[in-house]
Parts: sequence; C-alpha cells; structure tokens
Amino acid sequence: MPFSTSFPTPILIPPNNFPYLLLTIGLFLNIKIRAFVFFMPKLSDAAIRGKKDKIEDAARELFIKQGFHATSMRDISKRADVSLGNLYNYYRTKESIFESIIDRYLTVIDEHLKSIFAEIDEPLEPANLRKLGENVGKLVNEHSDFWLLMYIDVLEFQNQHFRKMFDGITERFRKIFGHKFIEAEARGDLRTGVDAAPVFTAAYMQFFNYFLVEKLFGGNRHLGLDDEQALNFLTKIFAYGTLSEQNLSRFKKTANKALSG
Amino acid sequence: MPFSTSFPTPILIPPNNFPYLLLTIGLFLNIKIRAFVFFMPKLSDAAIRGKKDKIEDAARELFIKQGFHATSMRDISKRADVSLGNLYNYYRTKESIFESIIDRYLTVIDEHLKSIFAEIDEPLEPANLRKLGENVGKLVNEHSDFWLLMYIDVLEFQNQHFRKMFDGITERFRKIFGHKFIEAEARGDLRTGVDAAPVFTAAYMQFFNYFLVEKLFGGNRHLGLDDEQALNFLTKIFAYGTLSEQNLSRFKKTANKALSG
DNA sequence: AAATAAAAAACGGACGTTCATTTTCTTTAT
DNA sequence: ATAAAGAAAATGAACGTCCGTTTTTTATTT
Repeated sequence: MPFSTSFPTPILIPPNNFPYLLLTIGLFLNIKIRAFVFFMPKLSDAAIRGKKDKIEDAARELFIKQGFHATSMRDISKRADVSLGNLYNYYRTKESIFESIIDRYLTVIDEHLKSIFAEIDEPLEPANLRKLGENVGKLVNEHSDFWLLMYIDVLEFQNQHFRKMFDGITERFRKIFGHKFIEAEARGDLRTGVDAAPVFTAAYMQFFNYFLVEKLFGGNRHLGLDDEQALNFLTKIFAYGTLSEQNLSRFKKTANKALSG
Repeated sequence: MPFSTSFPTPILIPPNNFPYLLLTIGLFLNIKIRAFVFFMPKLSDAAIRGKKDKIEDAARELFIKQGFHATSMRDISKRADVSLGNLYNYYRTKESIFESIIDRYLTVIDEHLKSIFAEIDEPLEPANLRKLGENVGKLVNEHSDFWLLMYIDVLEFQNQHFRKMFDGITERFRKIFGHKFIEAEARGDLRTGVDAAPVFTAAYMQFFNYFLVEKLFGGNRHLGLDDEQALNFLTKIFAYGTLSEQNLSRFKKTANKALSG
C-alpha cells in the first residue's frame, strides 16, 4: 500500500526533477556533467501521454462494464496490452487510474457544456431551450460512460469527484447568462415574479434526466413519445410555464409550428 | 458456484417439504411417526424471516456504503453477527442476498407509490401536483438506500432488476388515472393538444430528479431555492405550462397564494 | 437420540502491489 | 558505423492477503 520513496523510484510519476538539479549543479561547478545526462527521461511527454491514454481507455471501458471493484489490474493490463507491473510505472494505485480518468473526462465534458452554452444567445427563447435539450441529449448519448463513472463515484467514493457538477449550478448559470437574464426580465419576457436562473436550471436538469433515463435506466420512450416529440413537449411546458403572455403570443406566431406534436 | 443438491442439504432454502411428506405417509400407514417429527424445521417461519432481515439489513447498509463487490461475505457476517458459514444456510450466493434485498425493497417502494397515487383525486390540480412532489421528496429522503441500490444495479447488473420502474411508466399512469385524465381533458382543464399522461410523468420525474440530486449528488439547493420554494416553483411551471387559461384563472384565485415564492 | 442450526476451519483461486530481472533505447567513445 | 555504457522502461514471477464458497465440527433443541 505505501509508495516506496527510496531511490531509484519509477520516474514516470511524479516527474523526476532530481537529475536536472544535479545537471545544473554540475554546470555551475564546471565539472563533468555528461554522466548525469543519462538520468533524463527516455520517453517523450507525448509518448507517456499516449500510453496513459491507452491504459485509461481500457480501464474506463472495464470500470463501466463491470464496476470499479469488479475490475482487476490484471484485466486492465490485458486489455491495454501492458504488463501488470508496468501499470505501476504510470499510476501509484488502481484508484489513481480511476481519478485520472475522471479528471480528464471532467474537462472534456466541461468544454462540451461550455460550447453548448456559448451558442445560446437568448437562453429563454423556446427555440434555444429546445436546442439546449438536443445538445444535452447528444452529450448524454455520446458520453454515457461519463455518467456511469459518476454513479460509480456516488457509490464507491461518496461522489467526491463529481459534487462540483451540481453544486451552485443555478448561480453559475446566473453568471454565464447574467445580463441576458436581466435583459429578458426587463423586457418582460417572463411572467411576473419568475426568476430566470432557476427556470433555465430546471429545464437543463429535466432534459438531462430525460435522456439519462432513456439511455441508462431502461425507460424506452418513457414519456410515451419519441425523442423529438419529447423535446418539443418539454420545451413547451417550460415556455408556457414561464413566459409572459406578450412573449408567448410572439412565440406562438413564430416557433410554435416547429414544436408541434 | 454450483449449489450442492446432495442430501443432507441446508434446509432453510428452499423449504424442505420432504419430512412433511414422510410424516403424512406415516400417519396414513399408522406407523410410528415420532421418528419423523424430528425432521421438521426447528426455526419458525417468523424466526427465519427475522434472521434474514438481520442479514439483509447488514448487507444493505454495506452495499450502499461501499458497493456490492467491495462488500465481502465476511463483512456481512460480522455486521449481522452471524457466522460466515451460516450465511449459506440462508442464501445460496452473495448475489442472491442482493436480489432478496431488492425484491423486498421493490414491494415496499411500490406500496408507498401506490398510496401516494391513491390520495390524488385530481392529478392535474396544482395543489395535488405539489403534494405529489412533497411525497416524492419524502420517499427519496427516507429511502435513499433504495436509489443507491438502483445505481448498483445499473452498474453491476445492467439495471436488470430495476428496469420495470421506468418501462412504460406513462402508460401505467394513464391506466391509474385514466378516467381522471379523460375527464380533465373533456372539461378543458388543459391547453388544447396537451396530453395529460406525459405531463404527469414529466412532473413526477422532475420531482424525483430534484430530490435525488439534492440527496445523493451533492447539489445543495441546486435550484438556488430551499425545498419548499423549489416545490412551489416546479409546480408552478407545470401548472402554467399545461393548464388552459380558464383553468389557470380558477387556480390563480384559489391556490396561488399557497404557491407563492 | 436425532435432527437442525450455528460456528469454525479449510479450499482454491484471485486480488493489489512489489521486486528482481530482462529488454529497449539513447548517448558517448572508439 | 559500431560497440559499450548506463539508465529507463517493461516484464512476469512472487508475496501476502482476502475472496466466495464448501466442508467439517460443535451446539442446540425437542
């Protein structure tokens, strides 16, 4: 369990700066430094990253298929085509493989979400809400692995790695769309007394939940509608549920046909 | 892995009817039956049920805390205060403990849900939608174990035990509230073209998701509202999002105050 | 006494991790 | 160009522990 700190130690993790220090000292003292050059890492950063990708891809597939504890290091080494011992040149423990996968995946999903929000100019416009739903659906379906990892985290690590995904989410939306929300409220787009931020959050969560249930929980067409119809249906509920009369009538004339069904 | 079928075999599972047969034959032939009386199970059904409860309680707590595969039979035996070997007098395998827990829990939750639906006379009335939300919140908070077991099932058993929870849920609601939905539509309670069943399903799912995120995923006040406010907020969205003008105005006069905030 | 129920011991195998060894690679010296 | 050197990287056997399950032994009950 404890990680050996004696020298020599696997250099891949953490990056071993020791030889560089020696090299510097050698230069300073003007003594022969050539001997130290050999301490420098042989694998390029890209090569290390590539190998870690291979290992993490294999591990992720296995974790998702059979869970964290049901997956052995031997399973991972076999699928990644890396020897059992060599895994420990790249990761201290099995859990650190899991953490590495999550860290990298979280940034990928974060970027996806950012680009989804970036293309929304008017967050409360029904057409944009629907677009949000579409994109959330894509995100869930194309990265269902990610959400399974989240459930692993909930079960085996008390969700410690994923908590940030939901914590203060409404306030984050308020930050992202702040001026848009204020402008919309000033224009009277919303019914009186309705706060824009939680509306957007609730819609976002509803879309997520819909597609997660469809993808992972076996609810096939659980609303009794296909995905397109469900998107229209949920969008309509949020539009009629939050928009002001004047805004609704505008909406009815323009985009309503697109949401029929 | 295979279960020994040779005699003698653990009698607790399955219930051993063999001695009763012998007893009956003995009575019929009027031969001394005392010898056979000893075949009869020593533990009463209640005692067996009690012991199984003790084991399943311990196992459930451990499964939830650390997952299925991370929980060993030794852990269970220790927490249930039952010897390791004796576990196998009550259950064939570790997985069968899990299944037994789920089977019993599913019926408990089913009954809760039934009673929740039973007290709803008019399913689309805002006050009743809110009440639904309240009860769903209670169900999630008082039985969060159950939902964690569902995630275990998703991860380790492809959700095979829980699929039925979401499969065709809208149609089941249509069956439960069938005439109520039809009456409401006939009365013109809903906006034209809005189907009552998926509205109810969507509201139900939204409430569930809200409380699950709050309880299990670390979203503390993730809508930026407390639970009471969130219930009002979500109920309002579904009321305004689906009810007809005439119905809404009626609703505004009566129940709106209760949903303010 | 005769059976069940409970406990304890034992089994074979798999686990995460470590470690001694071999292979591979880059650089220097010939 | 080539061989030697010396370190990194990769390997697979080995370690000690723990796993689910089975078997054997002991306790309990009527």
